[in-house]
Parts: sequence; structure tokens; C-alpha cells
Amino acid sequence: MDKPEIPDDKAKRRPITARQLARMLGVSQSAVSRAFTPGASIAPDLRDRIKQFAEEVDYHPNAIASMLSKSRTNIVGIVVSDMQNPFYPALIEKLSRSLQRVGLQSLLFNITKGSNLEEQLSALRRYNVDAVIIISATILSGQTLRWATEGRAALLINRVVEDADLSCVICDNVAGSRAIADHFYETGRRRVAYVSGLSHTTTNRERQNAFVTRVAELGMTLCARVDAGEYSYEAGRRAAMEIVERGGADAIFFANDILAAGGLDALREEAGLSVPDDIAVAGFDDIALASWPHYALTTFRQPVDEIIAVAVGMIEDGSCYPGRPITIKRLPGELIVRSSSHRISDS
Amino acid sequence: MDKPEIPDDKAKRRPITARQLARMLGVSQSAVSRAFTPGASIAPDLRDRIKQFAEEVDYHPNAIASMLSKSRTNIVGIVVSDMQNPFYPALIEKLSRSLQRVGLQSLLFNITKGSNLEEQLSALRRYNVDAVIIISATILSGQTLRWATEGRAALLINRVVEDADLSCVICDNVAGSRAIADHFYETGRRRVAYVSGLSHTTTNRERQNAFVTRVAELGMTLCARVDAGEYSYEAGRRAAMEIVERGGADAIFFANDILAAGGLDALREEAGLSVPDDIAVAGFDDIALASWPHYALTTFRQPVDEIIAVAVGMIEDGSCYPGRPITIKRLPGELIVRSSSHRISDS
DNA sequence: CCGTGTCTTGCATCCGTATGCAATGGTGTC
DNA sequence: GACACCATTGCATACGGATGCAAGACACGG
Repeated sequence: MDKPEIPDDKAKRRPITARQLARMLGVSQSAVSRAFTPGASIAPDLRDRIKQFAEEVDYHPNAIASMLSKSRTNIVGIVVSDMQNPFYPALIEKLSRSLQRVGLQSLLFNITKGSNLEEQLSALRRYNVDAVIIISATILSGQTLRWATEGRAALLINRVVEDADLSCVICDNVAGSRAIADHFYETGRRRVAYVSGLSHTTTNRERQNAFVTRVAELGMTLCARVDAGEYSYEAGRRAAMEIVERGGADAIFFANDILAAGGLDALREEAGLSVPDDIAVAGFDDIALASWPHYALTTFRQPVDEIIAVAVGMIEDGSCYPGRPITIKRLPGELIVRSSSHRISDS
Repeated sequence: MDKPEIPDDKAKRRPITARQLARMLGVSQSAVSRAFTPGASIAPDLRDRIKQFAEEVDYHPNAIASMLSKSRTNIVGIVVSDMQNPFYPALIEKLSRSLQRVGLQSLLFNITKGSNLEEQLSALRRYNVDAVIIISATILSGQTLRWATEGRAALLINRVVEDADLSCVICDNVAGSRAIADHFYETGRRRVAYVSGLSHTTTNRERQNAFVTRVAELGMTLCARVDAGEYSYEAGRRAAMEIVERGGADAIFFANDILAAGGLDALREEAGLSVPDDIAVAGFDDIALASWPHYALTTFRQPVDEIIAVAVGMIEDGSCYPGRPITIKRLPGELIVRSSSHRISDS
């Protein structure tokens, strides 16, 4: 008859605590804590009894208190800036899902050029997140990044920032851009053009340099090199028209797919050209839209799943914690040939 | 010469605490706490002195500890499921930005059909978030939602779930769908069709019922009603082709823009029809793509900014806290006529 | 000069869980 | 039966900041 009694004062809005649970069961609060700590020293039957009773009274360990005493939050800060490019939402979704799978939650830090970075990043510090994943370093200087991530695990995805002392995981931009150049060459193109997004980012510089270099190696002509100024559909359209007005080309490599989509539409609809007959178009990333029949965009697919796997792995094994040597992982992507660059003779 | 001395033992990786700061300055820990609490009772010069010194030694209040003692986290849980539809990333971005503006961070809960909901939602509870914003109720039953949000502020965006006792903020789907029907009628269409996404969601039901009803009122013929099964480009293509095969129509209203984009491309490229001459196309949401010249999609624009403003307002003023009466805010949208439905005679 | 009131400040305690340490009880060995 | 050993359990305290309460400082009116 020592069945514990469940008090039913619903008046209390505060959730039940481990201490209360313990008192009700006649055990110590430590026992409750141990019951919910995997691997803790506690008798199996006691653990079961506590867990079962916890379920009955709807007890859930308070994660905040746990964070405070363990000084571990199980939260990863994700710093993003441009969610306009569909590549990033897709990446973030998979990333947050992978993190959840290993028990980590994602705290979103959406930074904007306009808003004061300092305030936002100070929140990043105050929340004591276990790790920071920076997905868009576009508008953050190395110095700012270093300050924001000082003393905690941090990791860049899809960007390299020279002076930030941060590990990063990126797609092999060089191989990708060369593959595009090779593909243009092999399909008979000789007068090519390159459209950059934000010209100062390392991502763009890597892609541009590799492409331009390979183009020269192959003896193709680089007719134009246009800076679109931003990664957007509209910018892609403008860049494409600029290339047409400046004398055209027979192939354009856009720094990413969203630019390429705009460019392709402009070439067809505004310039009245046939893609791929008159001009070939290629992008980078392989976002969802690239596989839509209307675009059928030749592109270099970023190994998103692998990037995420590596990133999550680095966070789990602590290899991106402060003090550890900086590592830069370049993962291979894959050239995806679709009909924006090459009329496939036989399906 | 009572200038406080800054210890430089970088060895300690633990960040400095309020107590340490206080000791260094010769004040009490409470003073430090008050210096960082707006409106607290503290002399202005003491506050300045503390804040300045804090800056020197790089002290940041630990948000976790603050959460524990204030039992307020300043974190809002955002529950999402389908980030494939570009409407949601755009919404989330603006939402998280608005929340940040009022000092709230966004903790992302990315739920999937496959993964075990219970575990994910239990995390939602354990983290003691101040409020929960559910952006996609698609795969959550009212019962699950009620459990997940029990005892805390919660709010649905863009969905209504009958049995969940939750407040919600949505676009006026009925007015929107009627506007589309009226627009079709006014531009001479008489044989219309409707394509649903997920047919069981309230969003879809509202749009579908309103459209079908209005179509009948106006004496137009509803040639087809197709359930695409999901909100995706490919599903839109399939639905459009199904309508064509079943005899066609002279106007199709797709339950949202991403479906409409797929449908429009299929009608033009696969069915060889002219849009808008042979057939008009309209969507719902007004995502970025809708304004691209290639699509130029007639659509009903969701008042995203207003939805977010209202949602954030409800969280701030506590009107969605448990115990408060449930409110359902329907915000007016705006019909955006573009050339997918109507050839504009004069630009 | 004293009483009253306002403004600051420090003290002590609380928020809810984790964990080192000691105490307990039971098992196995010789 | 004595002793060593291991598995459990509880106790006490730490994690870092917030806050009620009381004490001290100071100003003002009488």
C-alpha cells in the first residue's frame, strides 16, 4: 500500500520537478536524475519504477537546468544570411534533421546586413551553444567570426574565410568548375562566359579562377566575365543580357543555379536564343529547380548529404573544438549533365 | 589606485561569471545582474562602470542561468515540416528576423513523417520554450499538437486544426479563392479546374470549397478537381496533364504557387498549350518564383509580413498563452494579376 | 536635529539538475 | 565468520544569475 499518491493540484502551472517526483516516490532527487541519465549508476528496477511514475505524472527533465549544471546545451547555433537562394533552406533542413538525429537542436541566427551584427552575435555567445555552424560568411568578416565563435566549437559550411581560424566543409569548387569547363569543351563550345555572384567570396573566387584557368588551358575564349552582384534570379537575367549585348558567347557558366535559372530564361525569352542550340548554360549546386524539365540545368551537384554528415561528425567527435587544428574538408561533387548544355541525341 | 586588475589566466576556458566580475570590481553579484537588467534599481554610474568593465574582461551574462532563474527562455520553438515549398523558408526567415528584433531566438524543430514525432516533440517540451509557433500542422494531429504545446503559449500559422485548441493566424483563404474565381470569370473563362495539394488540410479545404462554391455561383463549369497529393512542382505537372487528358479546361486554379509553376510548365511544354491564351493559370501564396517573367503567375498574395507581425504581437502580448481564449486571425491578402491568366493589352 | 521617504546596494536564497563522495547493503572468498 | 569488493543510493553542493528583503545613504520638511 505504499503506492505513491499523485497530487492533482492542477492549479500549479509550473511543471513538476525532479525533487517533487523524488519525494512522491520516496527516493532522492539524485535517483531521479540518474534514472534519466543513460549509463548512470542506478538499479534497473529503480530506474524503471521512476521512469514509469514520471510518465504517469508527466514529468520531463528540465533541459535548462541540465544545461546549467552540465554546461552543455545540446544546441547548435546555425548562422545564416541568405535564405533567398533555395540551396540554403534545403541545406538547413537536412542539417537540422541530422543534428536532431544525434540529439542536437538548431538555434537559428538569421543575420542581415542591415541589422546590427554585434547584437545578434552577442546572443550567439550568451546562449552558450555547443557549436556554431556558419552557413553564410558572406557578410561576416574573419575578425567578426573569430570573435563570435571564440572559445567554442565552430565550423563553416560552403565558405572559407582566410583569417578566421575556422575549420570548414566545402564542396570541391575547383574540380566542379573544371568539370563544367571540360564539359563545355567536349560539347563543342569555344566562346564561353562566366557570371559571378558576390565576387569577393571565396566560393566565387574558387569557382571563377578554376573555370577561367581551365578555359585557358583548353584554349577556349573567355568572352565575358560579369559580376551579377548578388545570387538571385533577377541578377542572373541581367547578367545574361549583358553578355548578349556585349557580343554573346556560346556557353555561360553561372556561379550558381539560381543565377543560371534567371540567365536561361532571359536568354530564351528576352534574347530569343535557343538553349542549348545557340548557347549552353550551366550552374552550380543542383537545387531542386535545376531538375525541372523547363530548366533541365546542367550543373555541378554539391554533395549536400556528405557535407552535412562530415559537419555533424566533426561536431560530435569534437574535431572542430577550439584548440584543435583547423581542418578544411573538400568533398567531391558530381557533374550533372542536362539539356541546358547539351542536346541529348537519344533519351 | 583601486583600479580593478584584470586576471589574465587564459588557461581557464570557462567564461567569466557575474560573481567573478563583481569580486574584481568590489561590488556584489546582484549589482552586476542589475547592471544588465533594464529597468533594475541601480545607480547610473555604477551601471556604466560595470558595463564598461564587463566589456574589458569580455563578460557576457550566461543566458542559460538567466533562463533557469527567470523561467523564461526568450526562445520560441518553430515547428516546421515541409521546407520544400519555398513559401516556408521565406516565411521562416522573416519570422525569425522579427522574433530576433524583439529579443527572441528561434529554435527549429524540423519534423518529418518518418522520424518519431514523440521524441522530437518531447524535446520541444523539455527546452521550456516560451512559445511554440507551428508552421506546418500537416502531419500533426490535433491531439499531438495539444500534447506538445500543453501549458505553453502556442500558435499556428497558415493552418487551422480544429481539435487542438490553438490560436492561429492565417490568410483569408476564402476571399482569396473567391477572388481567383472572380478573376477567371471576368477574363472570360468558363470551364475551370481546381488542383489540390494535400486534400485533407484545412488550408486546402478552405481554398477548394470557396473556389468551387464561387465557381458555381458564377455559373462556371468545374471541369475537373484533381488531388496532386503533395505540394510540389512535379505534382503540379502531373495534375495539369491529368486535367488536359480529361478534356481540359480554360483555367486552372492550383492550391499554391509551386503546384502552379509545375502545371504551367507542363501545359506549355508538354501539352503544347498557350498560357494564357488557351488556358489561364493561377496559384496561391505569391512566392518569389511567381514574379519571374517566365512564370508571371497570377496568384493571391499571402500577407506574410502582416501574418508575422500579428503572430509576434500575440506572443509578445501573451494573447496566445494558455488560459486565454483561442483567437483565429484571418488576414486579407491581395490578388496579383500577372500574365499567366490574362494577356495585358497595354503594358 | 529628527522623522519620513526615496534611491542604492548587498545578503541570502531560489531556479532544477548533475555529480563527487561517503554510507549502505549484499556477495564472494578463504 | 571476517574481510574485501562492488553495486546502489543519498547527501551536499555546484552551475550562474535573479530577486525579495532589509540595511544604509541621502535629501527634505518641520
